[in-house]
Amino acid sequence: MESKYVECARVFKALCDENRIAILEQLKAGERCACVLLKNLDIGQSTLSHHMKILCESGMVRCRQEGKWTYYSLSPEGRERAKRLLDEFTAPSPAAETDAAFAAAGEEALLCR
Amino acid sequence: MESKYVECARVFKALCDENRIAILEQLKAGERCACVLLKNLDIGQSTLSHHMKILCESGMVRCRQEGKWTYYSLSPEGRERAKRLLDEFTAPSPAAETDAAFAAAGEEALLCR
DNA sequence: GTTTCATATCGAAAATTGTCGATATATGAG
DNA sequence: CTCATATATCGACAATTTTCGATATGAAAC
Repeated sequence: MESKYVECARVFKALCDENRIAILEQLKAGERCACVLLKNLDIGQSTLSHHMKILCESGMVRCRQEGKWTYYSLSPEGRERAKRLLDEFTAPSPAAETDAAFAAAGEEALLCR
Repeated sequence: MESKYVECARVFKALCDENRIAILEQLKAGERCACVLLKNLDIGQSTLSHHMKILCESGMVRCRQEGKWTYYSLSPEGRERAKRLLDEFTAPSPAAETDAAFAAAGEEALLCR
């Protein structure tokens, strides 16, 4: 099984390039075809194609063929999954010690942990 | 002003390396010092230091000096900010056309947009 | 003081990612 | 069929990121 770290990294990698963020922002307004996305970006056509592949493989974007056009749109499921992953890896676990708990622990708090 | 894309990219870049995700996962259980984090990872000390710098500069992790140790912990504010950014760039805008709206639009839906 | 330990910083090498131009594929128009 | 258009793929190169080992810093122990 593929590591869950790899899966998580793939999702967030999709969100960590400035051009891809600009693409997502365009898609917020609704479905767009590649040629329209391209007009609003300062990159070549093959580069856009590369970014769209990454966005789709991460699950953040869906694509749909129609004749010679490819239409892209935000994936609500992908967005929910990204949120879940964000929680999964950054929400303190219920059992996590609080600062207060450590303060109360006295010397214990000085141990390297 | 720094581009909002740059800021957004910096936050998600923090989350797109497998070692950094493993570090965040350790921090879920509570504050940890670098030497403890290091024991559970398969990387060198200087590499860990590099990753911690990225995590801190992204705002996802806080650090605190105590004698010769550095303690790291998850930043609740950083987590909230990441969630907000995720929403900001992936939540469909209220005005976004729905699939249904397009279907109703008939031929209009065939235009390249 | 010197030594030891924890961490940060530096510089270089390795790995990954982003970019481009050229070309391939596939659809529709004429 | 031929041509034009939209997009994908390929190979090369550039830029960025990850990694390491060596060294620097700084705090506590001796």
